Amino acid sequence: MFRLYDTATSEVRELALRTPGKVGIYLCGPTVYGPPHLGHGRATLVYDILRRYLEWSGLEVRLVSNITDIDDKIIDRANKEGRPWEEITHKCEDVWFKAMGKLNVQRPTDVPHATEYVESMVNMIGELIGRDNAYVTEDGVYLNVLNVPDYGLLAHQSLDDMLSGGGDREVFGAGNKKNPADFALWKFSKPGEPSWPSPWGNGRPGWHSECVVMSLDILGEGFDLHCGGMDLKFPHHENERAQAIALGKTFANHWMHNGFVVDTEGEKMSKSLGNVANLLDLLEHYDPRAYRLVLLQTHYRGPVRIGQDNIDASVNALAGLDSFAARTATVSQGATPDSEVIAKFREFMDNDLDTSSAVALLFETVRRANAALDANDQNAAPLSAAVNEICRAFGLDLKQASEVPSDIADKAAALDAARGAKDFAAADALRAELTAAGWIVETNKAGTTVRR
RNA sequence: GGCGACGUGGCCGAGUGGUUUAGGCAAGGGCCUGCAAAGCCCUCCACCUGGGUUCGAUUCCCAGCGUCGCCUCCA
Repeated sequence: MFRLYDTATSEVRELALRTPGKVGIYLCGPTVYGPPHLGHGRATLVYDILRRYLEWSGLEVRLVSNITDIDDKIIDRANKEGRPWEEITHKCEDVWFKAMGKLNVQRPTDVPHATEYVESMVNMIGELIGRDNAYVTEDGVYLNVLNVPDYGLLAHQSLDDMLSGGGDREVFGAGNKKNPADFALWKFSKPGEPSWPSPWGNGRPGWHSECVVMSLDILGEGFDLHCGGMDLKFPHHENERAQAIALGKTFANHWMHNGFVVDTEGEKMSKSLGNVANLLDLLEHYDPRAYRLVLLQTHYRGPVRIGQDNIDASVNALAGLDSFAARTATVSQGATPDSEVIAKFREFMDNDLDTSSAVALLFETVRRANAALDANDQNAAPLSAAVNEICRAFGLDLKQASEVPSDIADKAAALDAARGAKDFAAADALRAELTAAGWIVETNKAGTTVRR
């Protein structure tokens, strides 16, 4: 039974499925106006790990993750750079999926774009007005939050408490709203801005409207799980839910939120602050698997600092895993994974995605398999098969034995020959040559193997 | 001001009311090796402070200190 922390109820509880064997997940995707940062990387990795695990468990996963291609920030950038906004969104989306590919994040099953759903949003807003839960003002259409009885469910705060604090920020359209907490469903456009027709005037949808419409359209009412970063909890997710409730519909059954990537001072890294660390830089300079491994070693709800030190530590740990994979490639082939290990793995993962314990189990199993291999013990096969199985569920691709060009293979053979003839000077020279050419040289009783 | 999270060994980072332990990285010693590498074994280093509950607390409760997040831009 898969149990997961639910932000709405503040407890770890079973992820109840609307349809047995199938999971419908909605993940708030990126606003495409700039390069992805480390936080985006974390969110997508966390949910990729979730998705892969659920699929590994035998569930059919439908993961919907949108692209927000209508937004003030996109318009601002287009104006500033004198470019068509579509050019920016297309370019950014392309960069996004390339980066996700490098991270080995599987493409969501559905990738709806806000621009494809404007008409549906207009229809929904019309319905909200018809139900008297939304109203038109000089600058747009707003949802009347007071009509949503349990508003604040995700924020875990009453409307009064929410409004009492914060304070010093500018509230969009404050002057026109019935209640300061009301939020924009539709914003009338200024000349030159992208706009779509609506019965109330040309304009564009508010950010919170696209996700309700797309999630309900694709996944339907009462879908299983809604995910996103901690910062989306309020107002974004709260407001998505508010619209669904105001429509008289049931929304997500379970809410999952991941923690932030923080800087050395423990402060959140994001676009809002100036301290963005670019995901593309990380991907360029390090093995992308290292980021996944760092995240696997921490709990998804806690903060994580991404620095040279822990990325390096993971790079080194991966070297050990790759070495193991190369060593056991033939041993594990066709073997049934050790059932005890797999059962434990499942137990950890089912407990609110306790990946750090699962990773500890992975390394322990690697050690046991290596020891078994050294001792010529038959357990080596099922243990190494279990390691492969866990890595597969994690989306952690280990480097299998690499293709070795014939001249390199010849040198490795010559190295063994030299060792056999006790010509150690020649052997050392050959090893130095191979190492200089970027090969990892490993010699044991069976002989010398090389890999990259 | 409201709501919430966190404070663990050289670093990263789990977890637990009590005999022996997460795990990774780093460091030291050993086995293996012609020497290495890889691997294996061993060692080192710990739970913010002050109270309380308890036979016993790093773990539960209270207070304090510190750090961080959200309170309508944000993964």
